[in-house]
Amino acid sequence: MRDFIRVMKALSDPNRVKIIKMLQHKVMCVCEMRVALQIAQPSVSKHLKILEDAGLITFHKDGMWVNYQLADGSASPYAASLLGNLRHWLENDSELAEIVEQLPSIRRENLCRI
Amino acid sequence: MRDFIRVMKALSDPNRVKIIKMLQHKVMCVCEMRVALQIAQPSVSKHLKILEDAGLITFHKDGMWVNYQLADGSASPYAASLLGNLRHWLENDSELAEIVEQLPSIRRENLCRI
DNA sequence: GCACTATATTCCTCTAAATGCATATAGAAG
DNA sequence: CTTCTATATGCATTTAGAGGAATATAGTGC
Repeated sequence: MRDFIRVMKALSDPNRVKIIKMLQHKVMCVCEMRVALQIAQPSVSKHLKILEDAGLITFHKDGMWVNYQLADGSASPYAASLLGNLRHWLENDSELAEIVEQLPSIRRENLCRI
Repeated sequence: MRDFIRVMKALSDPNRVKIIKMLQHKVMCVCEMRVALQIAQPSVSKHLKILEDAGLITFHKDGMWVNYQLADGSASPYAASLLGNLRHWLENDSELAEIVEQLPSIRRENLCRI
């Protein structure tokens, strides 16, 4: 029950859903997400922690960057199922489409300098 | 997005998940759920409203009783998918099993008199 | 009409979660 | 070691959600 609730809560926030949908398109670091979501960097880090605790995403450190990506679902069957559904769910959401559209132009080399 | 978030929030509370799992076994009225969940009647009503707004349950009035049941999913594809998964998810949860076990003995004719 | 019962709503309190700001950590480069 | 940068953590404030008590509504039966 706890695990299930944890996944549901993780997906109960618009910004976290946006993160999931963005990660469907590319691996991203914190400062890239910060620009895409237009929120403060600590807020991004906290959202990422919640998603990670739920088994929805994983990260790999690369120098001073931390690359976040979608989890493979092995950590939680609930996360696995929702990640699968979110591949096609919300594909017609205009706000999400707008964010995804600008993803190619958001690159860490250009923007990182908090 | 709003609809999706609404379903996720609705399923982010243990008592609401319990309600869904109970309704998998039988149609229930508010006072039966109140006894099964051991919470106050107004709390049950509020949880039911949240579940209904998310498209997870429906109700039919029968005299002074209101019978709640699982929705068929036509109101929301997200609700439909989650309701499907929740048929087998959490089947091994001990707390839920305990509640389900006592369901047959919780009948409105015996207990309703708030 | 009145009395009674099941459910819904309102109001209040309390806890949990989100946000912003400041600070700490960790790695890179000199 | 010092300095810079990317990320994480802590703390304080605000906001959202859950729970209970009292009250309102709706249906039943007299």
